[in-house]
Amino acid sequence: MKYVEKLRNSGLRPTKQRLQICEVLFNTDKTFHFTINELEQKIKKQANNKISLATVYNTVHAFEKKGYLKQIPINSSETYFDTNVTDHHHFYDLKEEKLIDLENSDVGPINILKKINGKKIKSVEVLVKLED
Amino acid sequence: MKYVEKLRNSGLRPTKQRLQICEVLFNTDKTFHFTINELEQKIKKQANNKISLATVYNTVHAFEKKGYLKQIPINSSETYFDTNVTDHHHFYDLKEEKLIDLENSDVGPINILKKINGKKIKSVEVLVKLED
DNA sequence: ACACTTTTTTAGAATCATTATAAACTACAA
DNA sequence: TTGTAGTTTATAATGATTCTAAAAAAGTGT
Repeated sequence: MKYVEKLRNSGLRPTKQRLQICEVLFNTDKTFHFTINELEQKIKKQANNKISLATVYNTVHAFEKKGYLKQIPINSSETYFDTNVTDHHHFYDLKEEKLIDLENSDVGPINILKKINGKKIKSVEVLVKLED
Repeated sequence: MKYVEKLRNSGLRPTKQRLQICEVLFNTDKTFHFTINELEQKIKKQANNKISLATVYNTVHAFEKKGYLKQIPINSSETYFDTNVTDHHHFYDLKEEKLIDLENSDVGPINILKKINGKKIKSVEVLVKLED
């Protein structure tokens, strides 16, 4: 399996559940956005076994911590994740309540001039809200 | 009272509760961030009467709809609001779970090159996550 | 002032995403 | 194979937010 090594290398045991979630999340060229519940539905559809909701949460958080997923900072009732972990930004269509990717090349370089003592920058994310 | 007109003009009846919340939120030079619970505490401290939590929620949402408050797009267990409704950016200290303002001058100009048909840009917000 | 309608407030209940629990199970190394 | 540390699981608990429906207040006309 192609994800066994990936998981081992990050100190995560390659369990059947994690491998299956890897397939759903990463076995595609296109990156995408999802909520936990959308992911659960996708897993149910794609395979025939069911993974406990708690495991889906655990796995998504583990993957996020390892840098395989990113949370998208947006105020919504559900948390959105992104399989695209490269630096990039989002449009948020307020009317349609939809997220649209902005490639890094779509946004000029962002220069953060202020520094906070003892802290480093983990990420810089731009949210562009769209209206009609 | 200075907020009676403001409320009337936006079609909100100037009730005692709304006026009191206006005092807490807007009767200061400095803008600030808050969660609903922080606001409730502040109200309790500032005056002696207690406003029902449901009313605080209702009022904050009403004010947001009228453009007197802004939600800060961030993934946190509680929703953050900002009395600064102008375009500006934020640091988010992941460990302390604290928001810090970034003046516009702390961030170079941001150029959004991509366009979406029929949509205009309402706001451009940068969230800079900080870690130790 | 009074009567009447509409809006607002309120306490408490309901909802719903997420996290915690603790027992059963699994991977893996000695 | 046996031990143990890590993982999964169903279910319970948590906690922010929203709903409900009755009481209170505000606005309007008389």
